[in-house]
Amino acid sequence: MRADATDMPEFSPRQNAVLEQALRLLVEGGEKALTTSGLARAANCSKESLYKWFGDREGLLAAMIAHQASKVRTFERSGERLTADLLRDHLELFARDLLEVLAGDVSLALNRLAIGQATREGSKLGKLLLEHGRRQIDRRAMALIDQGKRAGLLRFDNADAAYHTLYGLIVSDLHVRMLLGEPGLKDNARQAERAVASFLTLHGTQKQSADVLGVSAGR
Amino acid sequence: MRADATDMPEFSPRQNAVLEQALRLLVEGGEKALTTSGLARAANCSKESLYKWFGDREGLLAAMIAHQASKVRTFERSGERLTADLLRDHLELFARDLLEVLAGDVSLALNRLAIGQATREGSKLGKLLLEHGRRQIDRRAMALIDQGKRAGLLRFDNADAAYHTLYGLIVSDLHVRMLLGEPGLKDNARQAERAVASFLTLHGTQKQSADVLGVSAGR
DNA sequence: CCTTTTGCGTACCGTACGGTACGGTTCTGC
DNA sequence: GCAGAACCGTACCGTACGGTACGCAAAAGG
Repeated sequence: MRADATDMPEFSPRQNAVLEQALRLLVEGGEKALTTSGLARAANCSKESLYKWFGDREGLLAAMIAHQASKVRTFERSGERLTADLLRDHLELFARDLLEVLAGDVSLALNRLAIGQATREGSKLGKLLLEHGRRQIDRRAMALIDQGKRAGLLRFDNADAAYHTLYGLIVSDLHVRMLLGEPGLKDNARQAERAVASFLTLHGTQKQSADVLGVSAGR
Repeated sequence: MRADATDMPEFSPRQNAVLEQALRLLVEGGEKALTTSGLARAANCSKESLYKWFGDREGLLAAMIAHQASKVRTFERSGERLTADLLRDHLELFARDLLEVLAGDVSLALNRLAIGQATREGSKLGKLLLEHGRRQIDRRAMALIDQGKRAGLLRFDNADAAYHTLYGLIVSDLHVRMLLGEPGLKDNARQAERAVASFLTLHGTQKQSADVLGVSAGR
């Protein structure tokens, strides 16, 4: 879904280039590397222009989040008749995409930035990040499991709870670990398989083979 | 397990009081509120003493993590014969404790601090936080599910994978959301129940009633 | 062709930080 | 009771940040 040009200001190509440099600096050196002087130098623009375009530093950070979110568009692939195998495939694709997004350099850097700013009373940046970065992926997953339920392939009372279960099975504590600087998984696909298998065991309507779950061998 | 006095320096009462003030400042105002001058003022000590005791700012942060970890000791309650109900109770208690710890002000503030410092190449603080803060709780859970397996109440091939499943079911994306400034759960106990019920459905050897899972109603 | 706007580069300002130095005071060991 | 260490309060230093001001080049527009 394309953002409405009215409520969500898009930026000029020049400004987008500057925001791209800002993201690069942030990814490479963390928050302390993202200074107005440094950005002006890296992007070949003046500090005055930065303040004219983005207001202040927080405005710049918000613009960076909006810019990054505008790049990650998720396609709504709906309509086709769901089978059990198809549902599993789509769930695994979602899981792999989710893991890949969360492990991305820019995603990690922006999350670190927003978390570093946050306090007990909440954070403007945190809200922005959750809304812009998460809504897309949440919608995709919710649409998928809702479709699965309508097709009689999934059963649950609360779609939100079911989605959170799926999310937890996929991500576990991996996101926080990566935010803290640990390396990601060696094999996202395997983790995706295991998570979806578990999810289908919990909320699927058909018997699961469970061989990927590692519980069939008995020992 | 008490830390060995040789490799892990404990601090004097005076230093612990200073570290306590440092944690208070960090919790109340985030990283930017934790300045050497501010801490010296709040703790009625001199900046010179701070540098003498902790070396530099990073040393202070590390000391804060060690200090906080030394307060959260988990008791190893082992030995008793496990039944299915007892296992479920212990798992739910673990889940509630985990949620409570993660939602704690000090835990959130320290995680925000370490994450804010982290870069792509990793973070000294992040490593410290994972080792000190996580090892305790990990050991407790691993011991518990291992005991459950030996008692024939749980089945899994990989204890680590099973634990990560349990962790994901309990926490989902709640930790990151709280780190970003969102409020916690209204009812940790209910979440703990649901997570443990799911976990037992996946890895338990007995049929689960599943009424708390919200999948029995059929609709 | 001339004017107006836009934006670059640089210099500048106030502030606040991490870290150090020093004089005076309290605590400690003998 | 006294010498020495530990420590407090404060002043100080260099630096680097966010944000502003200005001079000048280049593009836009009529």
